Amino acid sequence: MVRQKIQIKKIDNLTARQVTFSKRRRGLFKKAQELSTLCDADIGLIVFSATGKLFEYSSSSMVQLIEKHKMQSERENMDSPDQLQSSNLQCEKKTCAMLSREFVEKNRELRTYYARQLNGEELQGLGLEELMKLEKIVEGGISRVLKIKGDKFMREISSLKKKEAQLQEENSRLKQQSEQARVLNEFEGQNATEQGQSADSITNNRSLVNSQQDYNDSDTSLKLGLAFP
Amino acid sequence: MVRQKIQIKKIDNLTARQVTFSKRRRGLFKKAQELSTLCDADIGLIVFSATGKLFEYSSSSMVQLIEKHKMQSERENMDSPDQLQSSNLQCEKKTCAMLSREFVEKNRELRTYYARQLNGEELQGLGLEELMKLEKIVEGGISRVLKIKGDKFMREISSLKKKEAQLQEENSRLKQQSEQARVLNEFEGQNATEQGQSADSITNNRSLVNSQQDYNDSDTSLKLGLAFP
DNA sequence: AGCTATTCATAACG
DNA sequence: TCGTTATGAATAGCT
Repeated sequence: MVRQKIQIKKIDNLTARQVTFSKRRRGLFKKAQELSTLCDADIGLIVFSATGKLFEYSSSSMVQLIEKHKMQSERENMDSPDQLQSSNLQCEKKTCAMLSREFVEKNRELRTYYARQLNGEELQGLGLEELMKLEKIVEGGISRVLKIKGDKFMREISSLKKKEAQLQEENSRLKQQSEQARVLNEFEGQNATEQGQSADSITNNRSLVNSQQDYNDSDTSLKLGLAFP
Repeated sequence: MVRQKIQIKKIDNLTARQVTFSKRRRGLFKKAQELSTLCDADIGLIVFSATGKLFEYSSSSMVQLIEKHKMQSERENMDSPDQLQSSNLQCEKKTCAMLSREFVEKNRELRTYYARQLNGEELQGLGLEELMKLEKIVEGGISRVLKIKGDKFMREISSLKKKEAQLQEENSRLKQQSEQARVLNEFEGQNATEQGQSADSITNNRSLVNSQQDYNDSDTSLKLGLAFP
C-alpha cells in the first residue's frame, strides 16, 4: 500500500475511475453539507457522471436555488432586454418562489429541531428502529394519498382538456361558417351586417357557466378563480 | 494548538464562521474541480453565503448544466401517463411534483443523517414526547405541501373550466351569428341589427372580463401565499 | 493572512 | 461493492 500523491488528470483505468468517482463524490457531498451547516450557506451541487447519471445535493431546495441563481445572473446581465415577462409568468414565478420559501423554512425548522435533540440533555427511550418505523409509516401514508389525489386530479384535467379541444374545434368551424355567410351577404349588396348577440343569450350563457362551476368546484376554488389561464 | 474534532453545527462566532466559510469553500471548489477532471464528470456547484453572496463553479456551463438537470428531473417525475405537454399548467404541475418529492426526500435525508449521528453517540434516542412532536412537524410539513399541491390542481381545473365556459359562450355567439346571417340572407333588404351588439363592443366586453379575472387571480395567489407563514 | 497539529479523505489493495 | 490501512490533504485553532 504505497500510496502516492496522484496527479489530477483523467483516470485511464475504467474501474479505478468508477471507484474514485464513487468515493470522491460521497466526500464532495459530505463537504458540501458540512459547509452548509457550519456556515449557514445555501448550497446546490449537481454532478453528472461520465455516463450521464445524475447525482445532486442541495441544502434547501434545488428548484429554489436554481431560481435564485438565475435571478442573480439576470441581475448581472442587465443588458439583455428580457423585460417582456407577461403578468402570468410573473405571477407563476411569485407563487413558485413562495412555495419554495416555505419549503425551505420547513426544512430549517426540522433541522434545528433535530439539532436541539442532539445537544439535548435528557434522553431516554426510543432508538433508531422506532425512528425508522415512524419514517416508513409517514412516508407510506403520504405517498399513497399523494398518488390517489394526483390521479384523480389528473383524470379530471385530462377530461377537461379533451372537452376544450372539442369546443375549440367546433368554434373554428362556426367561425368559418360565419365568415362565409358574411361574405355571401356582402356580396349580395346588403348593408354591413352587424353580428350581434342578444342580452338574453349572454345571460343564458352566464348562468350555464355558473351552474357548471357550482357542480364541480368547492367554494374555495371558486373564490380562487383561475390563476394561470 | 490542541485541535479538537469539531461538531457539524452552525458556528456561533461570526468571524470564525466567515473564516471557515472562506477556507472550506475553497476546499469544496477544489474537490469539485478534481472530481470533474479525474472522472470526467460534469459538475455544477452553487454556493450562497449567509449574506447572500453568490459563488459558483461549473466544469462546463452552468446554464447548460441547469438545463440538463431540469430535463432529467422532469423525466424522472414522469410517472403519470399524462403526455399533454402543452400549457404552463403542465409546467406548474411538474414544479409542484418536484417540490413535494424534494420535500419528502429532504426530510428522509435529514432524518437518517441525524439518526446516524444519534446512533454513533452513546445514547439511546428520542423520548416518546419528542417523537410525537417530530411526527407532527413532519406531517404538518407534508400536508402543507399536499394542500398547496391540491390548491394548484384546483386552480388548473378552475382555469380549464373557465376556458371551457368562454369557449362555450363564444360558441353560442357564433351560432347565433350564423343564424342571423342566414335570416338576413333570406330576407334581403331588411335590417336585423336593432337588438344587436357590434363586434367591437363585444370585443371590449371580453377584454374587460379578462382583465378583471387577471386582477382577481394575482390577488388570490398573494393571499394564498401569505396564508401560510 | 500564515502556521502547525490534528482530523479527515482517500489511493491502493484485499 | 465493501473494508482496511497507510498516506496525502484539508483545516481548526492560534498568532
